[in-house]
Amino acid sequence: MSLQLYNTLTRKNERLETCEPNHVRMYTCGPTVYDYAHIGNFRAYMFEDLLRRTLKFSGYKVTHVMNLTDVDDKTIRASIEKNLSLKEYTTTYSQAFFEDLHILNIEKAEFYPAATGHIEEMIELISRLIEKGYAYPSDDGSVYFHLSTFKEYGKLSRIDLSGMQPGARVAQDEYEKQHVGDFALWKAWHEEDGDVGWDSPWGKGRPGWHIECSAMSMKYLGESFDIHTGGIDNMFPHHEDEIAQSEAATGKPFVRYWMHCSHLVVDGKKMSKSLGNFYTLQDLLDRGYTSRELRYVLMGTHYRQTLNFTFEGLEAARAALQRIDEFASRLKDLVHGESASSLPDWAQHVRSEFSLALNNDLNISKARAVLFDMLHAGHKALDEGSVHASEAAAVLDTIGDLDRVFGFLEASPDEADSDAIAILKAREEARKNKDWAEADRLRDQITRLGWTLQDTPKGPKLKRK
RNA sequence: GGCGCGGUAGCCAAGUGGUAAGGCACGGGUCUGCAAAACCUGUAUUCACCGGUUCGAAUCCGGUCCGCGCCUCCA
Repeated sequence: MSLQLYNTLTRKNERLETCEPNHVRMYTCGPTVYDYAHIGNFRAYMFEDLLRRTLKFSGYKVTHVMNLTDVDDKTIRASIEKNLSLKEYTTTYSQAFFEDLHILNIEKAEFYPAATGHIEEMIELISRLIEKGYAYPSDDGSVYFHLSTFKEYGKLSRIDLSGMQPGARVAQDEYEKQHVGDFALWKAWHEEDGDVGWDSPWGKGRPGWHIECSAMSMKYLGESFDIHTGGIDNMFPHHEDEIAQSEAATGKPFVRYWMHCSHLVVDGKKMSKSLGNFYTLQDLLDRGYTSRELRYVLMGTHYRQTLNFTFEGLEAARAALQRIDEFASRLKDLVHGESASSLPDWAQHVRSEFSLALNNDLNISKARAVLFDMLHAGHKALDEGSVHASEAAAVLDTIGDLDRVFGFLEASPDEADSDAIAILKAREEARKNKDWAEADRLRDQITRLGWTLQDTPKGPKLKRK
């Protein structure tokens, strides 16, 4: 079965058919680098990682572009407050962003264009829109997109424009546009912008938000490409505006498949600083959780389903991952350098079932169930002693295969702990003498050092708690 | 008000017409010096509620209640 993805544009699952055979070109709305990213942001980036990895797993070549918005109201305001140049200010957060992606084992995109590096392309695109009559400059030197000229506006979000009334927010708009729905392509320089501004045919100013995605996606992916993703909140107006600008300028369909992921909530509520349920990756690391555990949690729910983040869920992730590690560790103990042969019966269909689950609009829950079913059958076979070394090697290969998509199966090796090992030796001595009280006392000590001790037929084993 | 999503065991979560996956937690058992891990086993006669269609519905239709998101720059 081929890969089926839910397309927001049609509100249906559709079979993926790329512009170029076996090559997916995709664009993802990235962060505005004005602050550290929070786990809600990472939910979206994790979804995109899942998509990217699934595409590659299915054999596609992927060209993936994620933009960095490094100029907007927030970055300008904050940089001025901190007395830093815009560049200095945003660099801190873009670097932090990349570090977080790395820590979360999110694969790198092929391109990370920054808005400030593509002002020329945006000006060029805006000029094209003005020439074609889709945009107009206002008296103050801003440029707006003329909404009423783009008849298909609203086709993505299915919004009814007639219901859009000039409300309080619109009235506060400081810019001069002809119609309330018109959106800014170029914003004229204002005093609050400090030294941030670029020369343009319409005077000094800066690009609007939407235009950067159109300009940069076209530069790296062409005027029509396959997949565009983002958080569901970006659907309107951002993606709607992108479609309008791009299709008006080129006269071609912009994107084939639009994919949107739902939000993450914490304990059932929208994450907000005032509720005290706002977390960055670092916050969780500081509390002793691992990025791997967070990755597991963020991949716990279908991407179009609201994800309820809880610390209980993080604990459950830890336990589940331990079970996975236990299995891999048992297999590794068996292999002894033996090379992989055919898979045992119980692992025979894992890969195809896994693939089938993913093909159904990235059904990660089902994919995980496939993994755990294998774990269960495999543990049982290991208990019975019916697994050969070469089979164990083959199963490990399969796990490695699945991990190309999951990205959380591989455990970081437990580093040797000389204190724990010393106590372990003493305990073995006590056990030999059947001094159980002493042995138990020493085991408690090891436990306090953060290790779990398992006595196996082949001797004691230490595992990180 | 408009548009959209959802309500499945203590928690998380698949299943969208054929008789309730999976994970965590919990109870009993096997193994063990005791544990741990693993295995076996038990936990939803039922899928928010009320009607309807159907041989058959968690799944389709209508209604009700509840939760959430978006509605001009928040992933």
